[in-house]
Amino acid sequence: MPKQVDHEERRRRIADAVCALIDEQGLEAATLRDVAARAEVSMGAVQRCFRTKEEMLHFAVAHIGRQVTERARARLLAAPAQSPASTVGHLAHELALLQTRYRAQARTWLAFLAAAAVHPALAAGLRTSYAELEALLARLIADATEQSLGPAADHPLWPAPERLDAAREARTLLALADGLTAHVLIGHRTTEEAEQLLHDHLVRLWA
Amino acid sequence: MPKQVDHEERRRRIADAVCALIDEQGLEAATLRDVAARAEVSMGAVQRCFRTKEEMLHFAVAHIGRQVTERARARLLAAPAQSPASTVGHLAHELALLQTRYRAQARTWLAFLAAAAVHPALAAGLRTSYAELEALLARLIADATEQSLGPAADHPLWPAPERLDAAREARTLLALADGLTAHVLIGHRTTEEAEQLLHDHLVRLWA
DNA sequence: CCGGTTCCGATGCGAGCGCATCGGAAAGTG
DNA sequence: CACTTTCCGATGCGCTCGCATCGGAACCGG
Repeated sequence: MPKQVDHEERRRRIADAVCALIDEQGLEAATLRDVAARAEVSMGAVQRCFRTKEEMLHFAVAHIGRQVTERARARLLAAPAQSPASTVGHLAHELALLQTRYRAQARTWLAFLAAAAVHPALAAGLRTSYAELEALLARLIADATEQSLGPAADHPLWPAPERLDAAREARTLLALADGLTAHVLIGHRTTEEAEQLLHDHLVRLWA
Repeated sequence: MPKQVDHEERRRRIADAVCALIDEQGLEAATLRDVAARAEVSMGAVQRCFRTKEEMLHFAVAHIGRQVTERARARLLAAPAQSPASTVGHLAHELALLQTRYRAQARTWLAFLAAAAVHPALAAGLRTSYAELEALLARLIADATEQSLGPAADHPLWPAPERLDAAREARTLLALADGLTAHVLIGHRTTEEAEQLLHDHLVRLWA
């Protein structure tokens, strides 16, 4: 068995280069040559890792999706002490990729989002991430309402306290976060405004 | 003065071709050659109408922006009889570009949105449209709350009925609509789900 | 030490891109 | 009708793209 540079490691390295280029100059800037240069590997190496450019982009989508979902999961496990409600808040803020240090991810994500509207193969990768994030949010919201309302207690005087539909709220929250992110990226909102709007939405949610 | 084919007319024709191509195959498919073919003009004509490709795209952004905002304004003027609240609902639905016949506009819009995150010149055009739509929505929401709560009546028993911040709600609604549209386009939501979520959001807004 | 296999980086190729250029058609003027 | 001016469509150019190819380096068993 001949020498073997860890292929998976290299793939991730290339995917990072793809994302960096997309962040800086858009999707069409992610050419094989520039990606190879950015990843500091030869162009042939890129071609060996991925049979075609489309396959490379497909992997990059999954790659950035993993980064986001894993960060979300980590955030969840790291803060079990907080109230579920505030955890939802923090998570939503993180999903919205509003913080400056996630600006690059946000731009990349948006680029893939637009591309996915035309190339179904990319859409599949994005949907996977969205489904996972949504499930995470829904579970968290369900926990939060459970806790704030008490477990399945039918109050006699206030019989139908409009128990939240967790799935519905998770979907709405996710869409709102995406929309706000996009508006921030094109400069139609400041980060602060977006954060405020997201916060207000959550406040009303718990009310 | 020699012959003169209406330039403005031609520009709009070309912009339509640009949008059609973007809808079908994405932004990078809008090459000068293909645009010219689709618009059924010569390539030279395109170059004379727009000095550079970037200028063409810039015009196309403004073009589609005008289409959306004008449709919104028309919707407003055509239905002054309805309650402002339901007008907001209809308008939001239309802004979300959820209906099948606006799918093409939605895809084009999303493509420009992603491009604008990288090319500031395009972002300016989008921001103009967003600002207008947002103002429209805000005014409408203000009217609706005015009507439902009565004009500036401070009720003695229910002193602070949480009068809506129209600007805030307009911003949230716009972002939500955009996010939902994107999710529908990549197949993460069905049109029906998105409509339902939008509807639910509005219901809670008026409550 | 060596032949064979496996992997690698560089180069070549055809296609398509945006843009510049050019010859000729159309319209106005004496 | 001849000349000038204005506009138009077609072609050419330089470049970059994704992908295929190839000679050589690295590593193995014997």
